[in-house]
Amino acid sequence: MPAAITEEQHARDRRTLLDAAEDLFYRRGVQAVGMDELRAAAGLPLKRIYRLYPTKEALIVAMLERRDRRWRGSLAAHLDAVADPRERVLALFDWLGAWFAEPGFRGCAWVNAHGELGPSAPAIAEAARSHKRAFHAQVVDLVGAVDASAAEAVYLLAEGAIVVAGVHGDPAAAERARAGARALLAASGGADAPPAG
Amino acid sequence: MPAAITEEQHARDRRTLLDAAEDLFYRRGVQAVGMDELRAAAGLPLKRIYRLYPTKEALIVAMLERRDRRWRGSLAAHLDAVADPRERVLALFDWLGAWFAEPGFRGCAWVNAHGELGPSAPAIAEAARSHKRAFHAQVVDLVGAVDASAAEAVYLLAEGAIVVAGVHGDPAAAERARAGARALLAASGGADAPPAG
DNA sequence: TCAGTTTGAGAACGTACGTTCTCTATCTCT
DNA sequence: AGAGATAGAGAACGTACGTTCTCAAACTGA
Repeated sequence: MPAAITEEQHARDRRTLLDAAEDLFYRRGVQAVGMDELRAAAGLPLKRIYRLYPTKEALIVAMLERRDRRWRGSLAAHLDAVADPRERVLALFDWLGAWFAEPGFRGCAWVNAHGELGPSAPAIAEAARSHKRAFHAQVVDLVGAVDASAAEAVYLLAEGAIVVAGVHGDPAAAERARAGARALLAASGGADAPPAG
Repeated sequence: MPAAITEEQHARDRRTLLDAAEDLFYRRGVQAVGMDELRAAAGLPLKRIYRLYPTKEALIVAMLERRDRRWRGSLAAHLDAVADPRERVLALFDWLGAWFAEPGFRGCAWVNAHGELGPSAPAIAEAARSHKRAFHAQVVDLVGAVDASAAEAVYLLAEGAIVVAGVHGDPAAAERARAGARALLAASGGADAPPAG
């Protein structure tokens, strides 16, 4: 067996490849980036890429799934650091604001991919739904500790902020959503916070 | 001058073409539909299409602009029919719910196009921003008659509902957003409505 | 050292894109 | 009726796509 590719090499390649894929596909859209450009960016032979993922679509799904784990993990870590339940809900929007302010932020990768390909790429559409389900559950859990009746609205505020920030490149959408969430929690929850501002 | 194409013919062609473009591009995405498929769907010679719009991108922009006029006009008409300001705000979400329930609903056409093409199609990105600005102004105006401080949150609820309904194909997102808006208005406005439900 | 295997680089394949061009047929005006 | 211009249909053009294939080079085990 010559030049056998080790398991660690595979893992390293996957990382390199998904890093390049995430950057390129998020920045320019999925169909606008060809496999050859991806190969050049990843510095990997096309053959290895196709051994790791049999099709471009499979690669995109893997990229979205890894991004989902990272994205929600980062959010969870941020929220876990906040003790007070009400503050923890508001911290969601601080985290979103920091995301929006990242250079190259261009909205929700899953919404973008879903909107671009739609029903003609069912696996990608399912990855988008799965991500949204998981994020929804995260928010419901988060808000449930304060006022379960506000959970759906807070979730929709977060989704709305992501779209608006994405289209306008305006990180301040997070603050507006945060103010909305604050008002919602003040409305039906215990009133230990001012009603607005 | 033989077979001269009249101005009315031009207008008719534009309508036919943009109808086909709106259907195909919204359903399958912008890059997934070729000019030849569009030609076949519109039943127009390619030459005429390129006389009406010099490039595919210009055609897409024209399609988005016409859709924007129609979309916001329809919303305005629906809202104008509601006398009570508070009910008028809630009527926004009824209108959204009806839109979500339309067969083939697949989210916001502008967000989809923006997410697909991004900064590599500046004219389309600008059409998306322009639509969002106009919709935002419409909502601010609408909510301002009841409680201006709730306007931004109501707007974000609407945007959130559109995304969620688009990804999950779930028209009920409109009702959840409506409940959120109701709570927001009850919170800071005059309290002539129950606080939730 | 020598089979034998697998690698990497990129050519090749078949298809499809957006746009332009060709060419014939049709129409208008005199 | 005849001249002239323009229309329509679709072939042509250059490019780029996702995926597969070729083939010389490099490595392994004996």
